[in-house]
Amino acid sequence: MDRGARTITIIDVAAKAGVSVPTVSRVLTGAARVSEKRRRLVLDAIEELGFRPSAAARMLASRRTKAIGVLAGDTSHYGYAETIRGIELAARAEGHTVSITLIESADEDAVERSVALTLTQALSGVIVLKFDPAGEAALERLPSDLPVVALSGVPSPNFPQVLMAEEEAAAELTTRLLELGHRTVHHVRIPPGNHEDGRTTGWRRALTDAGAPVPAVLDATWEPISGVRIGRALAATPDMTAVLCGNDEIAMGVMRGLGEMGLRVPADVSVVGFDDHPLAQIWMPSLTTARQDFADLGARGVKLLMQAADQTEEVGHSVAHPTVIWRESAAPPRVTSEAGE
Amino acid sequence: MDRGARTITIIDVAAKAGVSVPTVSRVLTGAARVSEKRRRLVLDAIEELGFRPSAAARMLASRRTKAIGVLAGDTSHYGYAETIRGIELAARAEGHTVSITLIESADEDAVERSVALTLTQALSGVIVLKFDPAGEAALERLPSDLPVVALSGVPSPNFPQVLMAEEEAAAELTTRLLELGHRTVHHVRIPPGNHEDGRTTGWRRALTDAGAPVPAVLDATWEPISGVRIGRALAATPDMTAVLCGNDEIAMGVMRGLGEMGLRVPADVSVVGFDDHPLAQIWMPSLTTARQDFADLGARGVKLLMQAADQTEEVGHSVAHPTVIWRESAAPPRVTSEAGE
DNA sequence: GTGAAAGCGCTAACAC
DNA sequence: GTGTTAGCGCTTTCAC
Repeated sequence: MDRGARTITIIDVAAKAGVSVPTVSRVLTGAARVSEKRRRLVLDAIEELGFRPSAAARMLASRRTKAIGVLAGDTSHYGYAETIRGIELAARAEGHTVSITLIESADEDAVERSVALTLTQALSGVIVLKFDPAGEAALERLPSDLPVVALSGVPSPNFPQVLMAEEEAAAELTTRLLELGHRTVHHVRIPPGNHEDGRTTGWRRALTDAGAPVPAVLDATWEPISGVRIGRALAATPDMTAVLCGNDEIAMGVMRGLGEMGLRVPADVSVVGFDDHPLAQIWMPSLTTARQDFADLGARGVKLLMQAADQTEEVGHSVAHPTVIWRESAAPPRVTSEAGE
Repeated sequence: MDRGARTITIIDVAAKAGVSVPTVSRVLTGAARVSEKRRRLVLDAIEELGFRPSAAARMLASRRTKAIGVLAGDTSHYGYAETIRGIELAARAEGHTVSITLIESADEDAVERSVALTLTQALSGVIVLKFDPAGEAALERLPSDLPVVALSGVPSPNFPQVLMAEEEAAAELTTRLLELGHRTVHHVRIPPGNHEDGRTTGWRRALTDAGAPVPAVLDATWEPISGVRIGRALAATPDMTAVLCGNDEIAMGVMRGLGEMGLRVPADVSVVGFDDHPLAQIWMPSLTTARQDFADLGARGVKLLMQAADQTEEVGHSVAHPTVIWRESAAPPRVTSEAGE
């Protein structure tokens, strides 16, 4: 791109300003005081020359980096995108840039390729969105000499992490549904990783604690359309009056599936989701859900990463708590069941 | 982070493999052939030492970079996130990393800060999501010696760009609504930039061409909730039977607003959106819209940027065409209007 | 093919 | 405060 037009370097600036190279460096970094007179001279020279310091040279000489990497199994769906936004916001506030690598699947090759690409960069650390199997796999392949933080709904013993307390929120949602008079609550699960997700665990625990029957878990994909199929199937299930879905998008799919079979929400069936997707309150009926502050999650991740990168000390964990939001999609069952207290 | 534990360099690898430093470099870059024997030696040494070459040193010495920057006024909403995903996918296929900077507003300071941060990095080029005023402002602040590509619905004369042909799609949507028998079509617009967006232009043109009255444009924000308010207001508008919304999320908001006032879609009012949001086909009723392939948009942007960075030649433009998808939310008006042809 | 020598554009000691 | 001297860890000539 600069055929002929040689790049402007710090040497050119020093020459133009009539000072030494380190002096220019000093006004650039602010590492040492420079007399106001020379400072102006340097600034003017930079301005006139349109000089931009070489990031590569700065990193090499200073051995410091201001970039954080993000590894994620998805970047476009709501929770992921919003988490990444939170990371970017917090990182930028610290003067760090954010470099994103998508992991296309949990397949060994795919994970390896994405991790390898991430590692080609000069990074001060990496945040892994451990929301899915791809993220889990990536976390294990990262070298141990690099600061790493995991963002996850499931504990990761070996890494600093921000834990999303999904289990308790799922339990709360389930319990309140039971208290409303539902005999049990069905669960449509998002794709699981190596461990059962907190949403499923919390749901099962709440059911068991209440002595309610535990229906078989139904598996959705990340695509809302998978919820539609499941909703249609659920409509044919006897005694089905309440459904807890792994996320709001699946819940919307399930509602559509139920609707296609002539069932109404919440009159015939209560449906609750998870995350508080921006469209959850717009949906008709508006969706009862457990709000997750993904942007905050990302910001916490950055904070943890900065700690991990700065100090030699052990880095703490951080826990984010979802908030249950009650909306139109959940109500008492229409027909009072014979099993009262 | 390496207190005491000195970083492993190419010198260590060369020593361990019993070859010279340039030879290690050659197997790293593949720039020149190395005998199979030494090649193995080097690879083994790299493996055993866990050596990762310094990105900073490589960039500095080679004067080449494999990173592209993305500047966007939003990163979390569907069209943006999906475009960024497309950029990442295409960039990764070329061995490039992707660094994202959010521009929080079109405010001069905010734009300046984001652009400046982007420019601190060693980038081979920048892709600007020129979907909004923030993106437009950023585009103008980028230095001219850096390869830049704009992704936009409005032509940017001075930059290589991928143009989204929104105008024709909006016109098609509007025309088909008129053909269905609607007397006119109302328009709820997404936040405009310096120029009128193609969606609004296409809508107006179609109306004018058909001799239909042109109602006042209604302004939404990017938040779907703003559509709800507008939907409620529209419900009180006489003779209102069709609405074209600037995007699907606004359309969903408008549908909710109409619904709250007792109007049904499409029986009382037809509502169409733009983009084909993943939930558009799940919504009840499913949403008629103009599908935009944002991932492809991002991929095209990368392709253009590679051209701009590689060659001294003039870089071509690229045009992406939305596809109209007819779904349940649009239908003929219930009451045949008195004004026929 | 392979090694020696010379930088890439900065920052970090170190004197003054 | 400011300049001088050394690198940072690689890639790139250039000989051989």
